[in-house]
Order: sequence, then structure tokens, then C-alpha cells
Amino acid sequence: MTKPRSRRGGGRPTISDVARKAGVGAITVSRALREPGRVSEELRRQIQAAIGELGYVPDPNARALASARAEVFGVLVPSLTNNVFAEVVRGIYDSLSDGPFRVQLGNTHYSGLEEERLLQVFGPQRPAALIVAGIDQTQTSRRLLETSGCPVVQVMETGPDPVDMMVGFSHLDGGRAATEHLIEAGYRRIGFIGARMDPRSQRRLAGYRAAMEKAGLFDPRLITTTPLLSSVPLGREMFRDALAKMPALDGVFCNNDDIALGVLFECHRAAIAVPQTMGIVGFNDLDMMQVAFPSITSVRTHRYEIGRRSVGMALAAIAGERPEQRVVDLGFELIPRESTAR
Amino acid sequence: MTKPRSRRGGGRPTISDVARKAGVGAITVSRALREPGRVSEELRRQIQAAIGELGYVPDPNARALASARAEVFGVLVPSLTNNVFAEVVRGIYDSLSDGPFRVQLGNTHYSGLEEERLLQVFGPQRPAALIVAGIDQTQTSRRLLETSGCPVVQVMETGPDPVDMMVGFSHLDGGRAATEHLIEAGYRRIGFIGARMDPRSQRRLAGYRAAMEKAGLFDPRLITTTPLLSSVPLGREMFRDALAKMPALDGVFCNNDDIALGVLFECHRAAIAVPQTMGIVGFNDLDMMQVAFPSITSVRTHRYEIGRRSVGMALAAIAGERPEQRVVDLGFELIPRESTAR
DNA sequence: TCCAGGGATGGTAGCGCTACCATGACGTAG
DNA sequence: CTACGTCATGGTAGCGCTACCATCCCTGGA
Repeated sequence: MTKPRSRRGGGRPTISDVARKAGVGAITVSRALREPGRVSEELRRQIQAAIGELGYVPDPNARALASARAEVFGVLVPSLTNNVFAEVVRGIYDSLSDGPFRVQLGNTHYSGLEEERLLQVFGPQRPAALIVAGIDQTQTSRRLLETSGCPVVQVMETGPDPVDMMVGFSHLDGGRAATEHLIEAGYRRIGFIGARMDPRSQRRLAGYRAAMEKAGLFDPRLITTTPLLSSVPLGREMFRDALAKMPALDGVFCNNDDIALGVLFECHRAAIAVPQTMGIVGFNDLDMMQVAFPSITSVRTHRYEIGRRSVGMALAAIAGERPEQRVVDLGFELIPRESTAR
Repeated sequence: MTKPRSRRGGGRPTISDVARKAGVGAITVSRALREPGRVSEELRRQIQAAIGELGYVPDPNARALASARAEVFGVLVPSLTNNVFAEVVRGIYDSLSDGPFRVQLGNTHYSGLEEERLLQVFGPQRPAALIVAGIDQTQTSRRLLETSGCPVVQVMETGPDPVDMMVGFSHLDGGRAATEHLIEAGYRRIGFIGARMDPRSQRRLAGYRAAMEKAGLFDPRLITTTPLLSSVPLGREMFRDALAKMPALDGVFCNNDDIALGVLFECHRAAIAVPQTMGIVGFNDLDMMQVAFPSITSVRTHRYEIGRRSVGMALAAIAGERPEQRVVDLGFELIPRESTAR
């Protein structure tokens, strides 16, 4: 006869406290919580009352251990401060805040190795679903995702070969649309400025290149890139570099809006007339683009919606519903503004 | 004789698989992982080899259940997209990425009730530490924090009565410094523009008011606020409202940099000369402030460092070290720029 | 009247790990 | 040589919950 380990939990009520108080078996309490339909209304009421009185909250760790399935969504993004991913993450959190699911957020810092490490750590947690940014996982990561035993949603991009599901849009098409817009507006020596050239940026650049080549305007010297993290100050600097390299530049497609804003400010500072002497197009359409002076043309992407949809698809898959389509393209919209209204 | 529940985990290796392979007891494997010093070097080597071969990763749920302590930092912030909190969160993630701790992030949406709900949910998880934004918790939240049985760090602000520890700075002093700077620069009819007036914004406003009253310049009509979420477009709108109400305005202290940027753009649009006709001061010193044209005076705050310090203090407390000081004031710096260089 | 079938409820045995204590080997003091 | 501590290691019994099966009761058809 050993005394029970002195409530290491610190005295929080457990499911059997609730069961005792309600005069039922522990398993019935468990069921009342998870499958209320299978418990008679009377017992359900008693149990609810006991839960309220005791302030019982189920222990997610015990639950995960017993059911071999944690109520956790694993989410992997390359950056927490980049507005783009912050919006996706916000959409995910908002969609999940009602239900029982928690979010386990991992920051890969744009590193494939770090992504592998985080997936390795997520594994034993047995998440209910995994949401990962991008479609360029390493082989190891892909295998970890495939063997995770849970729905997987790749977000931000669409591509031909989903691990499971995808929500995003075509960055290549976005880059092409932005560039074509500049060409149609009459710009000719159009530069590309891009920081932190991750795979999505690479594809936007490919879209730029396709459009420029098609118009017979392509010149490699028009391209300015850096592996550094994107920022407004960096946008300004890169624009100055681009101009130094190519003084005849008359337009720029910026890899994102931060860069575009940096370009705009430098134009002000150097008294370069926008849109007359220089056309500017950004990417993502942060809300400041519409307010900037002059307002900046940008490619609007649906980040928040991507977050919401990814959760919706994952939840459907958890519920056993076959998705009508495994790859959802949410598209983008080019929003023409003053910065290209020559 | 019942057959074991058919490996619900899906075949992941467990600690006893490792123990068997290494020819030791399960508990020794557990110790080798958590207190390597207490296991002989030879066994440690064998165990590490077995772990490597099997690809064993400990199950955090089982660990948390058995030890009544999860390797989780609970983090509560009011917003995920606001750059300010994103930076704090980034500091937290970066400081924690080496160690065994995971982060459980909660978004309170600036709601005290939501904060209570999230703390309620964190409770049974038995986190290793809690980091919460702000110092204005509800009574219920405060009690939940006090009874959490783990180190608690309140971040972003300092105040007189910490639940446990605090890292931040004085928003009141920051607001006052910004306003005094405008007064010293010769501005007189200085407005305050603030969106989403959370407690920190309120204290910046109080600092503004104190400075204005001291200088004999205070007038309630100079204040323009809204409960709406802050954004650049909103900054522009509010500035127009403020001007309509008070056409003689010659300066504005903006509750944050988004608002300040909106004001700057509207000045361009309305051909109001900055800094001659209008002085502008922001708050937080986002990196775009230094690049804006004209560059914008702002109050630099140390968000990333706040995140790092909060983790450092919590880790020290977990390790049983008494902190030399429970309240750490990281201060702020007023960065004068062109927007107030009359 | 009896029995099959289905719904509500409960008991038992784990999930994978660690706290707690026991054990045995060794060293040191007396 | 004995007594006793110390160190490395292991066994056992849970942590709080749920999967799986057993049991019980009620209903309805033969």
C-alpha cells in the first residue's frame, strides 16, 4: 500500500475528481467532453455542473498521450516579423481560436536544415495537422511530412506536386503580371530589385524575366539582388546601387513592398519624379501602399485568407472529408496606382 | 495476458526501445538525456549510439505528464501582426531555439477576457514560464499568473507592482520625451494622434499631456484618438480629422510609427512642409523612419531585447537563481531627425 | 414469454515518461 | 575486517487521460 504521489500537479482537479463529484465514471466525463451526443442529457448536466464548480480544465498532455494525437497544429514559417507571414499566421490563429486546437509555431529562419529540425521535434508531439510555408522542402523534410500521419498543408505557393494539400498562388505569374504592367505603361528599362532571394522571390524574378524577354527588353544588368533580409532601408540602398549600375533605369519591379517604399523615398530624396521618370511596382500590397505619396502600384496577395483556408482544409481532412481540390490557388490582383500612372 | 495496445503511436521508437538496444534500463536513458553528469561516460556513449540509430526523439507529452512540468514557455501578446510584438516574440523565439523549450503563443486581441481564457488554457499545461505583454492584467488574470507556479515575466512596460518579474520601459516618459522634443524645437500647437488606445498608448498620452501642461500648451482639442486598430491609412485619416478640428496645428506626436507615416504622406499630398509647417514624431522607431523623406523623429524602443531579456530572466528563475532585480527598465531613446529639424 | 439488438455507462489497462526508492559495488574511516 | 557513506544503475508505480471491451438496461419482434 503506497500513498499516491502527492499530487505533483499542485492540486489541480482531475477528471476523476469531476467524476466523483458528478457521481459517474471517469470515462463518462471524458465522453461528455469529447462526444456529448453519446451521454444522456441528465448526466451531461451534472458533469457540466461539477466541472464548473471545480474549475476543471483537461490536461492536454495527458490527453495527447492517451489518444496518441495532440490537439496541436504545427505551423512552420520562415520569419515571424515579415508582415507576409505574420498575416498568414494571424489567419491561422483566428481560425483556430474557437476550437480545441492549439498552435505550435516554428520559425525556420529561411533555413531548410532548421525546418528539418523543427519537423523532427514536431513528430513525437503527434500534431493534428501541419502547415508549412513554401513548396521547396528538402527531401528529408518531405519524408517527415509524408510520414507524419496527419494532414499537411503547404501554403503561400501552388505547385505541381503537393505533399498533401496546398493553398497559395503563383509567384511566377505575379512577377510576370507586375512586369507586364510596367511594360504596358510604357516603361522600358525596368529593373528588378529583390532582397532575401528565397524560392518565392526567385519565382517572381523568373516571372519578371519571362515578361522582359518576351518584350525583348531583358538585360541581366537590370537585376539587383542580395541575400540580406528585406527592409525599407535596404530597398533604398539597392535602388541606389541599381541606378549607379544602370543610370537609364526608368522603372523597377520590387520583390516586395518594403523595397518599393525604400525606392519611393529615395526618389523623393533624389528628386526623381514618380511616375514620370521612374515607375515603381511593389509586391503584396501592404495597406500603406495605397496611402503612400504617390500611391504605389502593387500585387495584392491574400495572406490572411491563405491562413484561414489552410486551417479550413486541414480541419476538413481531420473530419475525414475528402477535399474537392487538393491544390487551391487563391490568385492575386495587380492594383494599379499613381506610381505607374504615367 | 492482453496484447499491448498496438503501438498507437504509429511505430515511433520509445525510450524502452532505446534502453533495450543500449542494454540499459529505461530510467538510465532518461537520465542520460536530462542529467548526463549522473551517467557513466560509457553508458552515455552506448545510449547516444542507440538514439542515433533508432532516431529516437522524446515525447514531450509523456515527459510533461510524468514530470508535471512541460518544457513550454507560454507567451501572451495582444497582436501578432503589430511589428512591436512581432519583434518581442522574435526575441523570445531566438533566445529559446537552442534549448529544450517550446513556445506556446497566445493572441489576446487586446482583450482582458481573452487573456483570462488563454491563461486558463495554459494552466493545465504546466508551462515552465509565462511571458505576458503589459502590466494591466485583470484581477482574475493576475491570480492565475500568481498561482501558476512558474516564473512570470510581464513585458513591454515597467510598473510598481510586478506579479513576479518585469522587462520594459516607461511609456509615460517616452510620451513626455517626444512631446518635450517638439516643444523645444519650437512647435506650439502640438497634436496627439493615437489609434487603438490600449493602456500603453494611454500612458504615452499621459506623458504628452504632462509635457503640454507643464509648458502651458495643453488643449483637449489637440487630442485625436480612436479605438480602431492602428495602420498607416488610419494615420492619414486621423491627421485630416485633427487638422479639420484644429487648422492651426503645427506639430503632431503620433502614438506609433504607422500613424506617423500616414501623417507624413498626407503632408506630402496636401503640400504641407515638414518640418517647417508641421513637425512629426513617431514612436518605436521602425527602421523605415530613418529612410523616410524627410526622415522621421521617433522614440526608439528595444523590443527584440525585451524579448531576449524576458527569456533570460525566466531561465535564470527556472535554474533557481534569484534575479538581482525583478524589474528591468530597458529605457528608450529619442532619435531626432529631419521631421522636427525646423 | 424470451431473446436479439442497440444505446448508455463503466472497468481495466495502458500511452511514454519520470519520481521515488531499492540495490549493489566500491571506497573510506575506525 | 566491519560499518557506513557515496555513486551508478535499475525496478516499480504512477502522471491524467482515453481505447477497448464488458456490462447493463430497455425496446421490440417472434
